[in-house]
Amino acid sequence: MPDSIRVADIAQYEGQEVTVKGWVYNRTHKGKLVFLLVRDGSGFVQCVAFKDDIEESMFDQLIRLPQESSVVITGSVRADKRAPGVPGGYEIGVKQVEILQEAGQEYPMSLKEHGVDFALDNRHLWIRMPSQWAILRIRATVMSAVREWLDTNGFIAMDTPILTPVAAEGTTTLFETEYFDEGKAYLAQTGQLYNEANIFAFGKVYCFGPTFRAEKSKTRRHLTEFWMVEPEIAFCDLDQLMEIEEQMITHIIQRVLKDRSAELKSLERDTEKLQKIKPPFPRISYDEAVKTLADIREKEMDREKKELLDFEWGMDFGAPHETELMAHYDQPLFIYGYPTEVKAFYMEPWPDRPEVSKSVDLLAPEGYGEICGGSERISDPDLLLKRIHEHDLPVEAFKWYLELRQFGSVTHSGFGMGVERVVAWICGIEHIREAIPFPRTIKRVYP
RNA sequence: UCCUCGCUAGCUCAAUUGGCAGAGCGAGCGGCUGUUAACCGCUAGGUUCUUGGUUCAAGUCCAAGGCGAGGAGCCA
Repeated sequence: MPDSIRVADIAQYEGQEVTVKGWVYNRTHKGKLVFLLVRDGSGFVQCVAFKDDIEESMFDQLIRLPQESSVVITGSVRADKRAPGVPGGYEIGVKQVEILQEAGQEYPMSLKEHGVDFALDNRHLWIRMPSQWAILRIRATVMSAVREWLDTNGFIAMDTPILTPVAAEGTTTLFETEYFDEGKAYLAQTGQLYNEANIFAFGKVYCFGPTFRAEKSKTRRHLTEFWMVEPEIAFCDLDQLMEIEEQMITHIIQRVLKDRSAELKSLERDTEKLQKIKPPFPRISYDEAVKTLADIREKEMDREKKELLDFEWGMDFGAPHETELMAHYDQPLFIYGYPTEVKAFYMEPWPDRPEVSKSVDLLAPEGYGEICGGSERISDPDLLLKRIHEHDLPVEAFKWYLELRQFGSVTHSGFGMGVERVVAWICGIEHIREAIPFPRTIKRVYP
């Protein structure tokens, strides 16, 4: 028997005496009884102390014990439908409390609502709150599910460098740093090019780590530092890529539903919408999406909204377009075959339609937008060189990348999935800054 | 870079046409045997983001600046 139990496992200990080590999340007292809501990292449990059951001096201490004090509580577990908490439904009848530290009285994160700025300034404390705790536990499960699915489906984890000499898509949106006598280095915005080298050694690979974008994007869907998993597969075309994406996403959803139902419930997430997610996901071409948008726009009576939906073939979709398109789907939606011009230089052109690329975005339902972006890569060395010239990229820096196409070039594809966007969708939260422990945005590098 | 909005007690917010600076939570004290962000009573708590201007009078109107949020563009 361990010296203490985890709150998450409390149901196993009904009727037994247990010890819990944790922190006082909330305290309320009612004359001769006091309720302590205690969190231990694995969950939240209500502890009830009656004045007659414990020493009087201890009871007097408990009724004024500040929020966040660290405690070791011993008592007996009983089922009680009234007991709040995560998972909830059980409480501890307190027999003994050891106060490790009485917290200071100036704890800033009171239980009432807080503004965005204040909450973010106190992110180091905010993560203790049930909502943030639940989101970040789900994030951990999402990341675990990603690795689990890839590892059991023949993918090899192959880490790509974070310090890189050149950008895959130009250097304007990269964080720059001095690199000894070698000139500038940049924080990676993707591991894709290195992944492409890796597939010729390992077949199916993925990298999974932080990526950095110095874009001045100030929206609820953007961070300057975010986590991305990027699978890359040899002998794989665009159709096969979409199958991989939908299988992986479905596995993630299933894992979270199975292992984090208490957290989803505490976030009041409508899990029925998640339970519905099943492959195959609907697939439409960019051309079809443009046509659908035109129809929607035609029927729209509101002039302002109509203007917002203005669109011509060749443009990339904005947020209003994505929202309108997704209004008709309760599954994630693949949109494939974007115009070559709006996409990156390395994408394979559509056979007999060079103005279209073999690219695909995956849009999440409920307005969460693009969660995956991928494509079939150019396998012809001459075409790739031509594209590098057209995009004014430094050929010398891409020498090794071009060589990949000279020694056993094959059809290959890959995609990137933004972890925080997926977590935000699964949790049903407004902003992706809550989907990472310490968010980095254009206006914030503290704490 | 552009557009829109905001800044008042530790926190979340109110303050009518320009006319005495307010509430809830949090903190302190007291009460209560089933609370769920408990409740009830009392107490303390203010450079209204900054600077300048208009006015008998500015939280409120004007100008400049600062900080933040949402969105556009760009993207996962």
